[in-house]
This record gives sequence, structure tokens and C-alpha cells, in this order.
Amino acid sequence: MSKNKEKLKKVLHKEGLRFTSQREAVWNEIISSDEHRNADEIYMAIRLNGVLVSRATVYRTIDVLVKNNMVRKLDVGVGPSKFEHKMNAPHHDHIICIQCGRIEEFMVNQIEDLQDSVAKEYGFKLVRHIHQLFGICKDCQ
Amino acid sequence: MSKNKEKLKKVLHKEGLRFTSQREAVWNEIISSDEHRNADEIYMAIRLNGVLVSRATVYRTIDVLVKNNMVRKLDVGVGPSKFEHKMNAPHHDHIICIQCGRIEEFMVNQIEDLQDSVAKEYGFKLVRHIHQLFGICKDCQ
DNA sequence: ATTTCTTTGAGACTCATTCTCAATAAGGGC
DNA sequence: GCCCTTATTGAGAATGAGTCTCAAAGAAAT
Ligand SMILES: [Zn+2]
Ligand SMILES: [Zn+2]
Ligand SMILES: [Zn+2]
Ligand SMILES: [Zn+2]
Repeated sequence: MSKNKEKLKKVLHKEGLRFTSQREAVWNEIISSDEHRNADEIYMAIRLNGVLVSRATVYRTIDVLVKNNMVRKLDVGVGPSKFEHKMNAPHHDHIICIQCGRIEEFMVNQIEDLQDSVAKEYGFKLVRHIHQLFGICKDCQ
Repeated sequence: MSKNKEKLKKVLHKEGLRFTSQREAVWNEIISSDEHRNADEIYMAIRLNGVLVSRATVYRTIDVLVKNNMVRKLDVGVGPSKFEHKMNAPHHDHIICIQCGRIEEFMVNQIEDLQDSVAKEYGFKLVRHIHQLFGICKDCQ
């Protein structure tokens, strides 16, 4: 069994959920691409592969994956949320062009550390963070 | 005329928009509090003051204010967006409790500077940023 | 195989936000 | 002020992402 399938099984088991073909299809579709896609795009891609999975199941499955750190949810400020898998992908945040929607990824260790300090200072146990820079990209300026 | 009224007039003029009593009412309501409120809460507060302004106008006016850096839009991850004025308030970001919804404000110069560096590195002209830390607050742990 | 509990799909539903469009009000010129 | 043009407003309809419902189908347990 593939590493990714293992991972899904493990998480579903931990959550007391069953391993089903639909959940596997959603997970497979999400890890098949490194793009930032919304739920409907993922749903459509699965259908194009000839697999029948409902929109509701796509949303439900993505929720589980997000909760378990396998998928990152991205609010791009306009329109539906986008998603990306986190398998083998190092942590990163995003810089987004408000003109053309282009998304670049960045990661600065120093910022990550400073976030931890802030959480500590305020007595919060940090679970996740959103860090998005919005601006005009080179091509759009 | 008050400083705040001036400010609104200036921005509306710059945008080629007219100064109206409704827009003034929305702006006055927003600057009257330092809380983080959603559009409907702001709408209700205006009505309680006896002023009649429609929900649509509240939304429309907030959009202008956000675009012109007078108001900050806050996506708290669940439910409607919240807003806060930026008059005389130094820039800050937010750390939010995912249990009780409590919101604290923080500001780290070093993070702000690092953001500028990232934007520069990617050739983006930075317009705004979202930086939100989500976790469990002291009381909820 | 039978029972029990979970999952699924189709579509209804929610709810924040946006849109429509006729009625009203600003702002500029006279 | 008064007129004219153009922007704004309000009420409610429309939108759209996401959630919920519930009967049917499927998994696990006995
Ligand atoms: Zn761009
Ligand atoms: Zn990414
Ligand atoms: Zn809390
Ligand atoms: Zn704040």
C-alpha cells in the first residue's frame, strides 16, 4: 500500500472514521497536484476521472484533511477558499496578486519563530496561522 | 468640522464619490468603537441610534473605507468578516482563540520588516497583509 | 446472515454579501 | 435658490459557497 494511502487510513482511524473509496478518491485527487484549487475544482477533477463522488462528500472529506494537517486551507480574499496538500511540502505562506490572482509561496524561519514568541507572550497555544501578503505582482505593475 | 469628517470627505472626493448622510453615519458608527464588529452589528448599532441606513449601504460604505485604509477587514475564520477602524490606531495583527473567539492584537516591527523584504524579493508592490494566529487562549486551555 | 452504526448523494437550505432598479438626493452651473 | 445631470439609496431579490437532511447503501461486528 502506498505511503499516502497509509497516511489517510491512519488519520481516518484516529478520527474514528471509516476508510471509503470516496474519501480515498478525494485525497488522491488533492495530492495529484501542487496547485491551489477550490473545492469545486477538486470535485470536477474527480468527476473527470470518471469517479462519482458528491460535492458534499468532497467538502466533508476536505474538512477532515484540513483538521488533520494533511491539507492547508487558503483564504485568498475573494471567492471560495483554496486548498493544497501538505505531503512532503515544507511549510510556507503566500503572497497574492490582487490584480491577476497569481500566488507565490514564501517561507521565512525568522517570521515563524516570531509567531511562536507572540503566542507565548499572550498565553495562546498556537494551532495554525494565516499569513498572506497582498499586492501587485511584477507583471501587473 | 471634525477631523474625522474631513478625512471621510477627502477620501470620498478622491474616489469621485459624494458625501452623504448615510456614509457619514456608517463612518461615525465605526469610529465610535474599538471593538471588532461585523457588518450587521454595525448596521444594527446605527439603527439603534435612530438613523435609517440600509444594510446594502453599510456594506457599500465599508468597502470604500476598507479600500482607502480607513477600516481593516478581519476574516476570523468562521462567520462574517469583522471590521475595525484604523484612526489613530497603530497597525497591528491578531491572535484569535478558536474556542471562544477572543481576539488579541499584536504588533512586531521585525515581522513587518520581514514582510517588506519578502515582497521585494518576489517583485510585489505590497498593498496589505493578513496575519492571524489561531490557537487556544489561556482561559480555554 | 443479521444487526448496528456510518457514510453517501441529491438537493434543500443557510446566511453573508451583492445586485437590481425605481425613487431620492448631491453637486455644479446659472 | 432652481434646474439639470448623475450618483446614491433602500427594499428585497439574487447569488454562491458551504452545510444540512434524510433515506438508501455500505461497512463492521456478532
Ligand atoms: Zn499579478
Ligand atoms: Zn501554497
Ligand atoms: Zn479562548
Ligand atoms: Zn484589531
